[in-house]
Amino acid sequence: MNYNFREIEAKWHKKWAEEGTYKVTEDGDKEKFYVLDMFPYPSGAGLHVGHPLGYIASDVIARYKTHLGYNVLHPMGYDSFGLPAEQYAIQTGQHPAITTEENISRYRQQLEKLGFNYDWSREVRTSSPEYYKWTQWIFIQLYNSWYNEKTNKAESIDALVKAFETNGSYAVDAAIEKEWYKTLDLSQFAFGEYFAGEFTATDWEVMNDEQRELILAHYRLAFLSDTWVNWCEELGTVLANDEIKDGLSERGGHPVEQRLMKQWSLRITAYADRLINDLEKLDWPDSIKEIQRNWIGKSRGASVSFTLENYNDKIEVFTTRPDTIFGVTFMVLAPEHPLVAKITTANNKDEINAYVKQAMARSERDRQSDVKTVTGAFTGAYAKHPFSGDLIPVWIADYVLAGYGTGAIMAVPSGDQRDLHFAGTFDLPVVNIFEGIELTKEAYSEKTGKLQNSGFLSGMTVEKATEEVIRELEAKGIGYGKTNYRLRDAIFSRQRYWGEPFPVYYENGKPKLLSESELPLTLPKVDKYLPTESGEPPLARARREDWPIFKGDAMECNTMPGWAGSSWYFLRYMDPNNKNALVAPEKVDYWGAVDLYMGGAEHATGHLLYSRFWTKFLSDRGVIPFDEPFKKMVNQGMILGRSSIVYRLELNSYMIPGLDDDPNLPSPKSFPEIFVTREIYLDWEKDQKVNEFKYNVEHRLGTLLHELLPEEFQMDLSNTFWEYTFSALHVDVSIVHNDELDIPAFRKWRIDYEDAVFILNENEKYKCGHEIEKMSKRWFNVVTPDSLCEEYGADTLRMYEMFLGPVEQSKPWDTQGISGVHNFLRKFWRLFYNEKGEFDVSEGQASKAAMKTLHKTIKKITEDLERLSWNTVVSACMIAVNELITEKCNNKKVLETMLILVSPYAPHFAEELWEKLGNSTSISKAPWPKYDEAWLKDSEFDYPVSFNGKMRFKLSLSTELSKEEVEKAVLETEDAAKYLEGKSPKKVIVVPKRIVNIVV
RNA sequence: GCCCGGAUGGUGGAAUAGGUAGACACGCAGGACUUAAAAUCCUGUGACCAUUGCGGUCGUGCGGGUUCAAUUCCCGCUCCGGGUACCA
Repeated sequence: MNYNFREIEAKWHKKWAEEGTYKVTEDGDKEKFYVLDMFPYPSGAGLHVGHPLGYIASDVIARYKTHLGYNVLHPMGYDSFGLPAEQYAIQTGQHPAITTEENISRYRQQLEKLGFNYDWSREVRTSSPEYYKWTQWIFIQLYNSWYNEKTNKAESIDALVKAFETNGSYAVDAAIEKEWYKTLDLSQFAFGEYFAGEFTATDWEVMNDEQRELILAHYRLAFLSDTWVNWCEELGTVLANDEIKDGLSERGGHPVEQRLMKQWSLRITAYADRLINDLEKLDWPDSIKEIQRNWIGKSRGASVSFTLENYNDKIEVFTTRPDTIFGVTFMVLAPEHPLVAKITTANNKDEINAYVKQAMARSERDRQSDVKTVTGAFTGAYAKHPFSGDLIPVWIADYVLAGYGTGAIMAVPSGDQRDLHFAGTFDLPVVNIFEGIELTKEAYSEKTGKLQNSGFLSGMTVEKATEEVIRELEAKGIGYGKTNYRLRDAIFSRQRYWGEPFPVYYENGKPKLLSESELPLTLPKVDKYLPTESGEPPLARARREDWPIFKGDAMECNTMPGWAGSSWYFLRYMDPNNKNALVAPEKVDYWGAVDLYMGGAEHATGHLLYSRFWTKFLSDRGVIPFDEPFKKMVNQGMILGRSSIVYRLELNSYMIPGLDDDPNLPSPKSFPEIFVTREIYLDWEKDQKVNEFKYNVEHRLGTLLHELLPEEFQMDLSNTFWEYTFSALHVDVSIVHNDELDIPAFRKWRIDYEDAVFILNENEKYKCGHEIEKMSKRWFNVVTPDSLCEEYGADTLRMYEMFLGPVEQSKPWDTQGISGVHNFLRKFWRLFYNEKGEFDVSEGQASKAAMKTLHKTIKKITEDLERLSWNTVVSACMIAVNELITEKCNNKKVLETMLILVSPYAPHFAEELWEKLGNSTSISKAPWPKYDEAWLKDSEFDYPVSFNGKMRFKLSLSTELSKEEVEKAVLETEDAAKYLEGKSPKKVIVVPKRIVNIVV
């Protein structure tokens, strides 16, 4: 009987579902193992063969761990809020929930075909109200929390209120904007304009609730503020920094500009330090850790205040090189800096205004692409150097970013290339503060050497001077040591429809939160999924009665970003249907953090950072018992498409001597499309074998002309002159087999190709070229798992994807190669059958050779799975089967054990034969075999014998021999004598059971 | 520019502790079976030289080094991929 994969796979899908084979429950007797796949967004395009790569790898590990006796949680669900469904809704008016539902069911079907051991009863989707109820709940917790710098934890707002009641703000050390009180409307408060952020318990006591709330709002981890945001006009929404690439939106590539808008933000910056430090405990790829480190961008330095001449205001700057302070010869403010308007002198007003206007008009992208040109303008104001007292001019320039540090810098042209460049352009002075360094065009930014021209810092090293100057700044009260982060607070509002509504309403313009019992706040009905005429988000279209709950004067009309739901989904899988809690404590205690996370590296600065942030927050607030979500992570590489190319001949003109001017000659445009085989194209491209290819082509063109030309022109065509080139076009890979074009299918593919003419190779075949590029509809190179399951079966596909190479590497897809794996399964299958096609296995003891093969394979596969080397396991299986065929082994015990070994890769195949062997329980529950060293012991070892490191011959010797005995045995051979050529060896190295090397 | 990865036959890749480079597959070539094709099976397949046989030389991006021995360790480059980019 043949290996009928279609029947087998359908049978087991049904059986597994009916019997609930992969259902998991919390089982305290077993050790848990949590394997997680990166949350897919169910796109309309469905899956191509690249998508399941990580899912297969994790499924193999999940199954392997189950065999080892672990209780394995391996769930799947969907990140189902998002832009594409909404864009589709805008175009068609169809509710995004409908599209989403369709896409999910398509995904589910595709995934089910592959035979994953997901516990589907735990499936979650972020867009279902039962799920986003808890996303909203987490938002409420964030809103009701502040970050205590003393305990280095998020704590409840109630605790903060208690602290204020006892000691006012004095004993509180919170993560909060440095000058938060400046944005406070002080007219509402009793303490008047002297208020500098600190208040007493009495102050607090006399405040009314509204006043208190105004203050508390600045402490909350979820807060409303006017922020410079990345506004994308085309998408009608703001974008987070990680949603922008090269100044354009990641989705769609639309331009992005800076805008000041009132937005909900999350205080991720409070966690910056922990997010960096805890990377050390994670077993993640170094590259991802490095990307996160750079993204958070921790830098140490000092904050320094410069007093302004003639104004009370100060300019505060952040610098990583406070030691270079004596090199400051000017200061630069960002054009958006609040002091610019105030300090600009009358004489400079016009120039400054013009510059600010121009800088604001430039998009982020323009600014970036034009780094070389230095622009700026002088404000006319001067600051005072804190040590020398010298007056230093204050400039504005757009190379200083409003959003980083304080939006102002102290410029040290001798130590910073940009500052030197600026000084050069505007003819500003340069003081060389580095001993023994020649300043020419390059600033000196190394941290070695000694300082000069630096007052009390002269003669010191960078390290010493940094220490000294910070001490001095702190003593004078004009600065302090400071750590700065590149990471910004996370903007949490999106002007979209298809996302989680905020559990927020407004009363007198002040935000109020719904109570937990009112959750979930579901999405209201709207007439269109577009912004309103006045530019408000789509939710503003909902009328009062469209909202399930309407409170206050207005509901919040923004929705949460895509990463809200995906930041905590791994928790919900533990307890997907819990109505009373995000996850029950006993369940989260049992399952704990994810042990193995498979996913792409593209989420390094988005999802992976936000998940870590939320996990830390939930841990701080006692909701979960761990503070890192994913202990170990493996990034799967991309599977690239292998596009097929056909070569079209572009006939520009031709000329028949004597007839060339006749207007009745058919023009090249009336010719059918002409395609040449790859060989001819390559000849043309390389300009080789010119004659041969020319003959091929022009002979063919001549024939064509014969067919097309009216009788009266049928004269001597042999002297026709042709002018042509070729163009390479993509062709659908489904009509190309083994690089050979299926011509009838090609003619049907496009209407214009119906009458196409083909110039073939010497074997009368049309060979296509190929190109490795991203798998995409656009290149007609998409290969779907569905078509491969149909042709070869899921088990073959699973094994082949693993066989391609290390999962973390990107590699091209080659459908050809799949036959090797398919063949392997068929050979394996045949081991269970005799020549007559009857199922036939033998009982009793297997041969020594078969036992050796088996135990060697158990050892190899176990070790490879432990080090997550998925691809080499497949090779090991192939080697084993090849050996068992040679050994003519049909021993039941051996084959049964072999089935367990392949079952993580080919579960349907293994189940079927396992059942045929008489087992009644699923193979997925069978214990993993252990290898027995006794079968692996060799009495002989085939020593490779090298002379000067070059292997010359092999010699089989007993493994019992000592080094000396091996040496003696080798030197006694005729072969050795031959290579020694009568000389005596200088040295003989013997590594037992490895190698013999003779130095001559 | 800066940071991080990578480079092995025609192709995907293997070599886990410095110890036989190219396992296992694909592809290709030849053969068997067949009226024929498909399927299957067998043989060969890094390059070059030799070929009647034995065999020999080179070879893991390039150049050097350490070592009895280097795809593996060290130094200096080249190219490719990813991240980031006026971050003070």
